[in-house]
Amino acid sequence: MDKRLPTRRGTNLPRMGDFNESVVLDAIRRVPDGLSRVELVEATGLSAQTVSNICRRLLNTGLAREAGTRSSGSGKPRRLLQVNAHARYAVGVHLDPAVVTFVVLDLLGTVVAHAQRPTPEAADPDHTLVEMSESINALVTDSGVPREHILGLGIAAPGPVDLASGLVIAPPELAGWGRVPLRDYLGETTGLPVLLDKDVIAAAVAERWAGAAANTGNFLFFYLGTGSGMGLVVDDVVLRGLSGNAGEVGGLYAACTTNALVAEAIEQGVLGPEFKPAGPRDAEHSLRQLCRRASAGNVTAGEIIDRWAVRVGRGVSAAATLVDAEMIVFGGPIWPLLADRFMAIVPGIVASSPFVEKIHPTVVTTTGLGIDVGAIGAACLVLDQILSAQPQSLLLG
Amino acid sequence: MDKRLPTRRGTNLPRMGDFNESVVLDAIRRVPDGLSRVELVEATGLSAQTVSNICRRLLNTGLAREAGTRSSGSGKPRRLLQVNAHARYAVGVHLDPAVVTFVVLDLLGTVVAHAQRPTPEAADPDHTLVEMSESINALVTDSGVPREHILGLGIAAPGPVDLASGLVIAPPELAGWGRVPLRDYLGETTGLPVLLDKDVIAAAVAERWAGAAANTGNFLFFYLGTGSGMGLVVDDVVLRGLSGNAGEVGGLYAACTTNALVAEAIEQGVLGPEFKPAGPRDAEHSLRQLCRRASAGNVTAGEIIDRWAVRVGRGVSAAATLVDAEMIVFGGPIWPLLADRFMAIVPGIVASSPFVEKIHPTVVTTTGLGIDVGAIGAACLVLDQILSAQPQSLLLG
DNA sequence: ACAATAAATCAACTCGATGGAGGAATCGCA
DNA sequence: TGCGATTCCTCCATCGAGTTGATTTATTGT
Repeated sequence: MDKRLPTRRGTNLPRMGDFNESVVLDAIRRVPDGLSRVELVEATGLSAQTVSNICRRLLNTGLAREAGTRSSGSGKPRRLLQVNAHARYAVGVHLDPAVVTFVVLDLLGTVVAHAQRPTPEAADPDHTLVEMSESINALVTDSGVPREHILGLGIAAPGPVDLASGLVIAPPELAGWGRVPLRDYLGETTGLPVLLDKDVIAAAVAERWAGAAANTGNFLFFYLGTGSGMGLVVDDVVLRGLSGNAGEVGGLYAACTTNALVAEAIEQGVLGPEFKPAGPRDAEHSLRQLCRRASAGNVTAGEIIDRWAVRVGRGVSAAATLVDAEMIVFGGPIWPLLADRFMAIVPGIVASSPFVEKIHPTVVTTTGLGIDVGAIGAACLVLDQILSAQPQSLLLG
Repeated sequence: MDKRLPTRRGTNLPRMGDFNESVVLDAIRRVPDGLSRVELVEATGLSAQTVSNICRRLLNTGLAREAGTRSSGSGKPRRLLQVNAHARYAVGVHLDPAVVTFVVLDLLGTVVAHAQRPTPEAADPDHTLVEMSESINALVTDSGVPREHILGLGIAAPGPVDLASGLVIAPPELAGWGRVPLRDYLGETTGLPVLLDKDVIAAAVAERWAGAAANTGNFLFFYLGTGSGMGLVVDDVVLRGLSGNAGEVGGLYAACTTNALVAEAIEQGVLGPEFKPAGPRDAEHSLRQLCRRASAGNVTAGEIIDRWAVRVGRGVSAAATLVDAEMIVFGGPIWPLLADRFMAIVPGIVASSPFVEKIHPTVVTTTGLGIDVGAIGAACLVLDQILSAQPQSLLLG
C-alpha cells in the first residue's frame, strides 16, 4: 500500500547531526595514525567549533579515543583522534553455492572472528536458513563480542535478489531455491538489523571500505566465484539498480561460467570425464585441477584459461569505459587460481582500449582482502550504511 | 594545490534549508495540477510546520503560486500550490559537430526561446566560441527574459570532456579542437554560472527532468547523433564517472558511427560515391538518404540499418542488465530517421535477454523531447543542479 | 621569563525543524 | 438555519544543530 509519490524526501536536524558525525568518523578511520581537529576542519569543511563538538560526542560514546599529540612547528600541538576499533562490530555472512562464510569485523574492518561451513547440498532452503542462523549466533557468542555492540548483520547472496523485499530469487547455482526471504528470516532469528545485497556488490563495498579501492570513488570490482559478476562504484555511490541486481554480466555469462570452462576442458581432453562436475563444489575442484595442469605446462589448459582472460578483459574494459572508472579490481574465491595468467593478459587489453589511451589510465589490480571478500563485504554493508557518510542517509525514511 | 584529504564533506543548516526547499519545489513541479501542503507532508516526510514555512518562502520569492483549492470530503479544503513557471529560466547550448542549438527553458522545462546555427567548419575553436557567446547573449536579449531571472547556462558538448577543468578534449568530430576551455570562456563572456557535461549525459538529464523517464530513477538513454553514446541514471543519480565521460560505448563505437554506416552503404552500392561525407553535416545527409532508400524498399539499405539496430540492441541490452535499468530511452538528432526500424527490432532483443526475462521487464521507448534533446538537456543541467533535490548539494563545497 | 603562535574551547547567537494549541473553512446532519 | 465534526493550516514556544568571535591552553623561540 505504498501510494507515496515518487518524490525525493526531505531531511532534518537529527539526520544532519548524525551525518556530520559519520563524516568525521569516516575521516579519522582512513588515517591509521589519527587526525587532529584542525585537520578535520580542513577535510570536512565544517567549522572548528562543530568539529570540536562532534569529537567530544565521539569520545564520550567511545567510538574514538585520543592518540597522543603531534607538533606542527610552534604553537599548541595538535591532539590526535583515532577510531576505537573495538567500540562496535558488524557480522557478515556470505552464502556461496559451495560454502557459507561467517565473519565478525571491528570498526576498522579487521576480521575478529571467522567461521565456514559447506553449503548443504540438499535442495532445501529451510534447512540452510536454520543452519545459517545457528552458525551466526554461535559465532557471535564465541567471539566474545557484547551483543549490544554489534551494529547489524550483512548478507551477501548469489543473485538475483530483490532488495525491496529482501528475497533471493532462484539463484541458478542453488537448486530448489525459489523466492527465499533470507533477510527477514535471519533478522528474526538473530535479532539483528539486517542488510542484504548481491555478493559481488558486497565485495565491492568491502574493497571500498578497507581494500584496494579505499582511495577511489570510481571503480569496478570483478568477482570470480562459482558465478562471476561486477560490483560498480561510480562517483562514490555503490550502484544497485532497480532491484539490486546491477553488475550482472549478461554477455559474458553463458560463455564464462566455471561449468562452461570445465566442460570445454573435458571436451578437449585436458581433464578426464571423471571431472564432470555434479555440483558447485565439484566445479571448483575441477577448475582447480585445470589450473594446476596449466601451471604444469599443459598448453591446451593454458589456452583455455587465456581465452577466458581475454573475454573477461574485453568485458571489464568495456564496462570500465561505460562508467568511466579509475580502477579495476579482481577478486573472489577462485581468483587466486587465475591471478597469474589473468594479470598477464587483462592489463594489456585494458591499457590498449581507445578510451583508456585517450582519456585517463585505468589501474588493474588484485583484491587486498583474499577469498573471504564476500563475507567481509557483507559485514561492510553494515559499517558502510551506519558509519560511512552516505548522503542517502540524510533523507527521511 | 588541492591537498585536501579525499573525505566526504559535512553539511550545515543553510544547506539543509535549501535542500528541503528544493525537495518541495521538485514535488510540486511533478504534478501539473498542483499539490497541497498535506500532500507535500506525505510526499517529503517533513513535518506540517516545515512544509508550511517552506511554502511561504516559495510564495514570497515567487517560485510558487496558489492554484485554487480542492476538497477532500469534509473539512477545510486543501489549497494547492503550483510552480510559477516563469519565475526563473535556464539557458542551454548544444555544441554538435554539425549544428549549434540554443534554448531558453522556463522552470517547467518548456522551451521559451530557440535558435540554431550551423557549426563553423573552420578548424578554429576560438571563432566558434566567439560566435557561441554572441548567440547566447542575443538569444537572451531577444527572449525578453530579465537577466537576473536566469539561473545559469548549461553546455552539452561532444565527448570527451574533462569536468574538473571544464575542458572539451579533442572531440573526434571537431577537427582542430584540442583542449578547449569551453566552460570558463562562456562563463566569462556571458556572465552566467556555467555547467558543462557531455551531450549524451545532458540528454539523459533532460529525459529525467521532463521527458520519458520523469517517473523512473533507473534508466539508460541511448543517443544517436553524429556520434552515439549512453547516458546512465542509476538509483536516481546521473552517472558521470571520474572525468565525466561515463556512457562511452567502447565496443560499439568503431562499428557504429554514422560514417561507418555510410561507408558500408557506398561499398555495397546503395549510395553512390558522391555521398562520401567530407564533414559531419555530409555524413548526416548521406545517412538520411540511406534511410530514405530503405523506406522506399531498398532491401540492402534496410539490411544495413537492421544490422545496426541489432548491434545497438545487444549493446543497450547488456548495459541495461549491467546497471539493472527499468527503462531504455532512445533519442538524438538522427533518431527520427531510424525510429521505425529500430523499434521493430530492439524491444525484442531486450525482452529476450535472460536477465530481463528472469528479473523484471525493461521498457524500450522513444524520447518525448525531439531532436533538441541535447540543448534542452544542457539547460536542464542548470535546473537539475539548482532546483532538483540532489543529496550532493547538501555537501559543503 | 616573555612574546609569538597555534589549537581547542566557551559563550552567545542564528536559523531551520518540531510539537502542540488554536484559528479557519467546509461538510454533514438535525 | 444552526452546530458539531472534520480537515487544513498557522501561530507560538522550544529544541538542537552549526556558526562567529572572544578566551583559554600549550608549546616554540628569543
